[in-house]
Amino acid sequence: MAHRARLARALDGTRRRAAFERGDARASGSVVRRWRTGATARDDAWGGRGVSAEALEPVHVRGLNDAQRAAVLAPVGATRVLAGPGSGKTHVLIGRVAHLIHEEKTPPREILCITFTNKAAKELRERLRDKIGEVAAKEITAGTFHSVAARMLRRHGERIPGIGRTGEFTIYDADDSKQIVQSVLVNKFGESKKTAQPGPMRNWISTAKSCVKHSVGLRGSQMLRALEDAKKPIPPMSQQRFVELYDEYEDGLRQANAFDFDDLLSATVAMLEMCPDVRAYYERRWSQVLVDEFQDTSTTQYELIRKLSQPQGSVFVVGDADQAIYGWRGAEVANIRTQFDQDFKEVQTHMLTTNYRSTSTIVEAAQAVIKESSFPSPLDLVAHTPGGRDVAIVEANDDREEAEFIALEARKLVQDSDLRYSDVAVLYRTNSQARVLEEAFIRAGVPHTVVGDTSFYSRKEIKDMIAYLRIVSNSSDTVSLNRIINTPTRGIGNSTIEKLNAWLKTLPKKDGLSPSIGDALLRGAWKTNPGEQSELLPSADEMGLTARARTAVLNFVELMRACQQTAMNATPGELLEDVIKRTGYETMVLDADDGVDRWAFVQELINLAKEPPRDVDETIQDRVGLEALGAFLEGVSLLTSAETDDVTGGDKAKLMTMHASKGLEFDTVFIAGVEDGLIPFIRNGDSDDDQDEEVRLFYVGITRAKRKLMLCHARERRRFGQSPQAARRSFLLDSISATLTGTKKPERPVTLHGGVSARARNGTGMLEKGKADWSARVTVDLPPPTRKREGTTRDRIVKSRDLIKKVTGADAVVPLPLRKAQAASESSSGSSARAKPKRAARHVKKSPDE
DNA sequence: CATGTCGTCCTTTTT
DNA sequence: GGACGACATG
Ligand SMILES: Nc1ncnc2c1ncn2[C@@H]1O[C@H](COP(=O)(O)OP(=O)(O)OP(=O)(O)O)[C@@H](O)[C@H]1O
Repeated sequence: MAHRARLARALDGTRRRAAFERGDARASGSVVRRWRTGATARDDAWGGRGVSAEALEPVHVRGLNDAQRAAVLAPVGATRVLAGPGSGKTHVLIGRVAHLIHEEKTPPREILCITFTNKAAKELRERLRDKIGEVAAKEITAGTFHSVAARMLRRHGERIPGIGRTGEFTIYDADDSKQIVQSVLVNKFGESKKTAQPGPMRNWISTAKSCVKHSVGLRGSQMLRALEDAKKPIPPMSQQRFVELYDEYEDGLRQANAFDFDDLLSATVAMLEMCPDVRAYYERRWSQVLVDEFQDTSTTQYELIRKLSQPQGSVFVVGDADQAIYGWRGAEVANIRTQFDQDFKEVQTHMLTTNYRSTSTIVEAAQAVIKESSFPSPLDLVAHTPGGRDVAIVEANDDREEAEFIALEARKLVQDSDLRYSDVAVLYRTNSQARVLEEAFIRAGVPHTVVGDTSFYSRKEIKDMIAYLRIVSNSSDTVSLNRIINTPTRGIGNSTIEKLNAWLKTLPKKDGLSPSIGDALLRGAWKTNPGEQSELLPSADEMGLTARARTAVLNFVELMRACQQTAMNATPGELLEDVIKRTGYETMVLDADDGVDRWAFVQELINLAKEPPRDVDETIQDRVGLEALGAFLEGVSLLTSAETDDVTGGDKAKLMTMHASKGLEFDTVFIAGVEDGLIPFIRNGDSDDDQDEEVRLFYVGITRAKRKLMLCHARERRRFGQSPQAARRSFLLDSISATLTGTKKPERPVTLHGGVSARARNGTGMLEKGKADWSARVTVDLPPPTRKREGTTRDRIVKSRDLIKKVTGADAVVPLPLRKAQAASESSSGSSARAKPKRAARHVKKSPDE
């Protein structure tokens, strides 16, 4: 398999090289000249080396060009590789690891490789297998910043002075954090539930945490200052609130034995700083550190790398400032531009400028876009492959027709060529665009998956199940406990919960904090004299409850205790089944409106939780018990959007945001919604920096395409079920057509009829070689827009249910629509992704630890 | 205490 | 058009 892939690649390379040497470009003269000039200057590797010389080369530099080779072979120390899109940084990273192992004799287990997604880590490991062998590939540590940090914290985090967390800590995502913020605003500051705005506050907290080296021990006022220093100030009227909130928020997390996402990094940095023995351990543990996508590292992440690379300062970072697209969540382009140079000794910089991925036409289009940013990097990208008419700009009447066009075009493309569906990607700016697109793909019967669709894990029933597991693993987890203490309903209503909270405040404090509700109920934190008090709960009087309420609470406590017992030697999946059995959750779900479908999602989770952790790396992970449970939960928490890719495999077109497309490549790429205000995205408070980032994002999107690129826009677009709004094509398209029409055919609008009527229902085929036009207008006949019906979906279903009851006299089960699942099963294609609940992504592979 | 219905908010990108 | 809170009813 791997052999065949390599062979194919080699053949492909040969073909391209031959084409290059013959100069038989399909492109017109100026493009070829440009391409040849660049290529001859930079690609001596191909021309200068004979086959025999190549064959003698060590495996880790075979097939690399001079610049790539130089980077791979760079002396151990601080190395920075500035790599344009498609310039082969993945190859370089892999080559570097192999080089370190083979030539520098670095033990594999001393190598730490930070990737942007856990999926990328897994792929890296797989590709390394060929070069350094199965065992060595397993011994390398590879994962995201967050995964690696979480692993470090689980092992050694307890040692951080005053951290107040145990190794069983829960990882809070943005939603969980928002719950904490909300409860502080409402319960501590007396804001009304309606007016409280936990969202912005949580964002500021997150931004603040990622712009300091670490936040452990810092107070709200210091975080406020950090935001100002980082030139990311928050509105004056919110500052006071922020300062108060921050400290309470931190207390809330500590009380719940939880870290938020930013804490994972922050606490790890603090750990290395404050615990010399831990630092010494990790300095020895990893002697070589490699970081992919370095342009998107935050201050905290940078600091983590700095500390881990001590004492040798052996770091290999790869990135491209032009592809920096995560400034909004604290990434600092300066890290790759200037900071690295300043902080590390004798930095060697290598530049990779030959783009092997895309045709010259696509590269030109990309360059036309990036030159619109204020600080394009000095990299002058040169395409290795000559291009033809590979880029098209297509205007549709509205977003539905745009989607229909893309779906039909994709289908025709695959039918008429040897491309597979998985060679096609549709990129967009916002997740909300996915819906129309997916509907069109379903109608057209085109198999597809929406990458980065986290809806499975945001389903109520899935969150509930996860909450139960989290409490078993970490009973202090307040957010989870509040979520399920009365789900399914068990007689613990709001007033009881309020009374319980009041009771908590009367209990003895620990480290200045009252016990969390879980500590009190499940870990006996109310006991003044644990040895002599064997009851599960104090008397109703002491708790301030009625006898009846106390009984309800006691039942819950006994339930959770029993689950904790089960957990000791059950897989997470078996534990879930036990939870369901004891809680009656199945009945609850099945009784609900769309019960059958929802129950299927729960089943899916159980299956996921039963799977043994794959790629057990060097850590032998028990399949049962609390450690396995913790591993499962951590995997779920640290899922990246890339991992939500459909793991059932199969040949499917990919729909995703441009953000999610980073680092990927596809033969044919559609970008949907290239309109002013959407790409680049504009919101009212945007700075020039924000706009620059939008330009770079489009650049990233464009450079995903290998052979064909279609930039689509609509004349009007519907936003949130509002009435359609007029849309204009993005000015970035003007830059592209200005560049491309210089050497190509002038713009000439063409109206194409796709159509969904029985005969005409097909794509235009305009992507086939030579037919792509620079600019075209399409009209697609659509099925009548979903019939105007009375009332909301829910109303209609309720009505139909009543009707059935009247006629048949029986209760009818008419499931409420599960948007995606049902849409898929309704489509007759059967080839589409989700006739049954979407197969959720597997949990993350564990990276090796000690 | 549980459940159903109505109104109001938000909607960029994600580890 | 969906998620969640407020409010009314059993
Ligand atoms: N020396 C080479 N010769 C031929 N093809 C190459 C060479 N180096 C890389 N490639 C090909 O170029 C394509 C892009 O490589 P890769 O995915 O590593 O790009 P990248 O630098 O990570 O790009 P990006 O920054 O856009 O993610 C791949 O298909 C790869 O096989």
